[in-house]
Amino acid sequence: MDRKEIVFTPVKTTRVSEAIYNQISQKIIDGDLKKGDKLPPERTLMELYGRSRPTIREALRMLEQDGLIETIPGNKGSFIKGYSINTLEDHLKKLVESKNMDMNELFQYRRLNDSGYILWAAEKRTDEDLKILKDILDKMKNVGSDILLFYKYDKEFHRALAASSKNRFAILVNSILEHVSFDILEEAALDQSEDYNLNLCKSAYESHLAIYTALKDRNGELAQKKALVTLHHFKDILGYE
Amino acid sequence: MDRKEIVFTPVKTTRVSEAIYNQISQKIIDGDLKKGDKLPPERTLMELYGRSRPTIREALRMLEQDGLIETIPGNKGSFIKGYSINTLEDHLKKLVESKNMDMNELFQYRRLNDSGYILWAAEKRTDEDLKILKDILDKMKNVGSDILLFYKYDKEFHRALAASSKNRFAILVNSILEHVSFDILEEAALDQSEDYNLNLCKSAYESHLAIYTALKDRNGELAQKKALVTLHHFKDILGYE
DNA sequence: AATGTTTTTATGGTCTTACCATTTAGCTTA
DNA sequence: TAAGCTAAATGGTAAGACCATAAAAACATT
Repeated sequence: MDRKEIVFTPVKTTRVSEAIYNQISQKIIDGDLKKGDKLPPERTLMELYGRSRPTIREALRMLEQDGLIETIPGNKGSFIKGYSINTLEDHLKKLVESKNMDMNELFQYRRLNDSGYILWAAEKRTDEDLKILKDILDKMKNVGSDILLFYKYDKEFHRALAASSKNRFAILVNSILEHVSFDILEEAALDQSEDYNLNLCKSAYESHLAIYTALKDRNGELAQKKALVTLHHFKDILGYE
Repeated sequence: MDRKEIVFTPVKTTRVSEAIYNQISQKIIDGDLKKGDKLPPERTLMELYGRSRPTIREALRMLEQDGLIETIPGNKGSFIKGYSINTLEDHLKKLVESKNMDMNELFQYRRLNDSGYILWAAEKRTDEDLKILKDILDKMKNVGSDILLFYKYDKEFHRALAASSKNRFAILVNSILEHVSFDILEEAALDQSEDYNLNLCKSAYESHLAIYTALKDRNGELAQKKALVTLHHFKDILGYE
């Protein structure tokens, strides 16, 4: 009697919902599904995959948890959001919360990251980058003692700086650190007198302008120096280090 | 006729599954649920929350997607994994894949991060850190031309360096960059001749030793300089910049 | 015709019940 | 005692129903 060769095929352990999740997320990564696209309704997916609705929905929850899609009730559906760093930020934020991240570490790292992208920006900045920075500076100049508004522009400024560096890691890290530290800064700022805030905004503006000028001249080292001054302003508020 | 004051209460938009996810993930963050703990079976959770199984399961899939729990079929259950950066790494890896991250950007940023934690390590390193580094160096000395083994120790070395800095952001970023770049390095390394590899390992070892010595003397700037030499070795292999 | 109202429809959110698959544990039997 | 069988626990999936909401369509009113 013939005996076929025994082959020990690996057991398929994947949940159906996981397989569906994989397939759809791959389509998003590959660009087959673009931001704004609408997924078929759950009942249609049900038929397409030949699976039950709970299974389909578990896959959708996984995709949603990744920030890949957003599901809106009512007569809407599930829409592609595309890869965003928001979920990364959320994760890091939770990580920070759960581990009692020290503010000194945060500012120390922010200083490093700032130094990096500012140096690179001096080399890589385009005239258009310069224009964006200038526009933000103009708005920043007229905030008076409105420290919260100043922070808003400060965020914009640093985001634009990071973008000028053309290094996406720096951009990503900047975004994360900004997200993590903003709440804290905002809270601390409100404890200060208006006079103090007015002074802070004024001198911080000067520092930012100095960065801009150095960048214009493509003087990376000078820009770095000026950036460190900028951060000192914020540390003063918080009383760190 | 009396008319009660009309109050426009915000509609509750949260899905039940989302609320359950929030509650459980919070318990994990707070430490009420620790790594290794077992969640109640789905049917029990069903009763505890007074909700249906599909709803419970959607919440579990969300938790699992966050890397917070792991669900094992058979007569097992769902177990707490605790917060890990693995999910962060995975996300970033996908981000990199989907956006065609440039290797120059990666190495540029790695250089920045290395510079940072090495400088800080010179100040913050303990004698114990030093001992760990020395042990790795000893192993590294004897790899011969086994470039893959060398990479393994190189990874360990840099991880130990980052740890010595006591800055958890630097540690995190190091871990991420390492994860993202390792595959690429590994692949490129195998294309070289044994002679080339032998030489590389030897001179790279010297650089690492120099970093160690500088750290021992708490000479941060020197350590930074030596670290840049180290990275140049790797870039040579890949032919970047 | 323009506008406001009602109804229908599409779609997500949830529940119920049932059955299957796998693993562990306990029992049975040689 | 050891091997094998059975039962129980638990996750995985399915099918069908009903509700809630928002958009679209139909209708009514001015």
